[in-house]
Amino acid sequence: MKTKLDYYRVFYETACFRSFSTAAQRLYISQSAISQCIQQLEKDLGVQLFVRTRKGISLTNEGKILFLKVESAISAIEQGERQLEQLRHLESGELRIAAGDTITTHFLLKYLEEFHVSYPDIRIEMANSYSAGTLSLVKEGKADLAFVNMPIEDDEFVIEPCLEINDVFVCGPDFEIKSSYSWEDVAELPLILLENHSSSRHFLDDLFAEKNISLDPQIKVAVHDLLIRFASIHLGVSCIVEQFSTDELKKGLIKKLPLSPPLPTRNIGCAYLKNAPLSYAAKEFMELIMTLR
Amino acid sequence: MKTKLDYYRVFYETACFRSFSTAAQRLYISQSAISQCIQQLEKDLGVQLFVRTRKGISLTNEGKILFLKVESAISAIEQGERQLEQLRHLESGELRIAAGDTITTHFLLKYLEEFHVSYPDIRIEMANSYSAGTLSLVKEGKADLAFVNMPIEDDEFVIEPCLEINDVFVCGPDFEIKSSYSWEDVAELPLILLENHSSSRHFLDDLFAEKNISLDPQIKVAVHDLLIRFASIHLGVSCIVEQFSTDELKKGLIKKLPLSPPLPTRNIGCAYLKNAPLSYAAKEFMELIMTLR
DNA sequence: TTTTCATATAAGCTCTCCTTATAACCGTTG
DNA sequence: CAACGGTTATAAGGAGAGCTTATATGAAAA
Repeated sequence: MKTKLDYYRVFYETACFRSFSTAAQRLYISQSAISQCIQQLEKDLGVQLFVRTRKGISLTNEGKILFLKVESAISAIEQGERQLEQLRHLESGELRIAAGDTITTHFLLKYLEEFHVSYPDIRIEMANSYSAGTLSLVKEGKADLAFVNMPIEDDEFVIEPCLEINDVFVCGPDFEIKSSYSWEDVAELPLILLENHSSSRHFLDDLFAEKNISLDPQIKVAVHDLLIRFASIHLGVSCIVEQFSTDELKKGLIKKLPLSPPLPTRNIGCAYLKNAPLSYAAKEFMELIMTLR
Repeated sequence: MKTKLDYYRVFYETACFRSFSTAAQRLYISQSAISQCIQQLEKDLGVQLFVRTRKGISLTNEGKILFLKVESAISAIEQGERQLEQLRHLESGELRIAAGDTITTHFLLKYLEEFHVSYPDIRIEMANSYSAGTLSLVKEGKADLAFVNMPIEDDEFVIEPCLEINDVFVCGPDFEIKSSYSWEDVAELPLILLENHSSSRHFLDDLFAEKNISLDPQIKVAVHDLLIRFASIHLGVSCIVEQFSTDELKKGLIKKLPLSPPLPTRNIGCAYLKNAPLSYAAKEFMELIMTLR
């Protein structure tokens, strides 16, 4: 690079208008400044770029050759700036989310719909994985946000709670419910629980383990919805998330068991890397969740 | 354009080296300057471009998007500068010459050969035309240099004499030559001359017209070489350029008539536009002619 | 001629951008 | 643990690039 890039800006405008004075107006500087710029540029490149003639100026052959390149350079820069502008205004870009099935279905879905209506040009990418997996996806840069069951220990992440959830034990409509169940009572019932590797199951196991109770489910399933279905047809007693089952509870397809003391509340959290800044789309999506919830 | 182009230069180097301090060294400025530049750029664009982390820095997604564009912009500029450099060093470009057949054959040819040996990468373009036509070609920008018979009146051109030439009357070897010919004598001979529109013919006609002598050739030809051939086989007496016929004169294929007074010397000139600067190739070609002649 | 519209030049000032110096932060190492 | 060697950030002040204004110059138009 033999000269200041800014000179090329002046060169470009000047060449476009074939006039020093017009370019000066366009660039909001004096004609003298243009003249000096071009002289400097010509000196730096060792090439005469303009023919100064009575009526304005014109490009020399060398000037024409240079102009083609400068034109495409400036156009590239402008393209770049326009792309960033679009990103900022959410007119392009992508929202990449990592989350498990349950959270996606029962929590994210409505926000995703809302987001897509507001910003139809943002491509949405969903990556399904188990809790631990979602964080990995973010670490690897394959997702911007991960939605996970809290709490999670990882100081590379900021994790903001998005939704309080309550785990409850439920049974089918014909099940005869006692007035109250201790944790030990529940452990004796025929349980339908999630598979061992799910974080909800871990949470539950750990709670009961603290009281030296071990849970031995009769049925293990992989999907939250199946917990509800199986309970509702009296295959046993499920532990489900109350907020994800409001419909079924209201319709009486399943009934809550009065647990005493109830299971502690936990949170769904939104996790993102501490160090990397969030994409505009991701920021806006979090904003939307926090506002609408 | 939202920011100074020079900032992009800094951005580019910084992104290339993924380090403020390395870029600083590379650009021969302080690390602090880089830091400030990038901050200003980020502020101007309203976008974070780098993730500052313990070990150096890395591009954000926005930064990556921008980088692609800036890279191609800078590469375009560098290409342009390289092209100009090549032109300056005569490693590319073209030499466009307009001239008549005679001048080309008898005068330019040896210089063109020489030039092509010295600068094999310069494309040579020859445009053949009559004297007036050559100047038009230059005016229209279709040629850089025109070689013409002088004198010529046109104040748009600079015309530099390149070669003195002498017009002489010649006859075949068997022709009986008197000791001296007056202009009137010559006019009585059976003449072989160029066609009316050639500038050499004009020159001759005008000279004789000044002395109220009109020339009425028996034979008109279009090409200088034919003047020689026809004279040499005794079809008449030709008026030719001595410098273009040295071989034939030396070999005795034709003989000079002693004219008294002799025809005045004239010049072949090299013409180029006053206002437009000459291409490097054209400048060099003129230089070569002036040196070698 | 004079006027008008170009660009070029001169001189001086302003404000951008750089430098120096220092801070803050992190990881490594003695 | 403290010191060091490596980042980048910040503060403050100074240099000079690049601007402005004013004027010159030159060619065409009036």
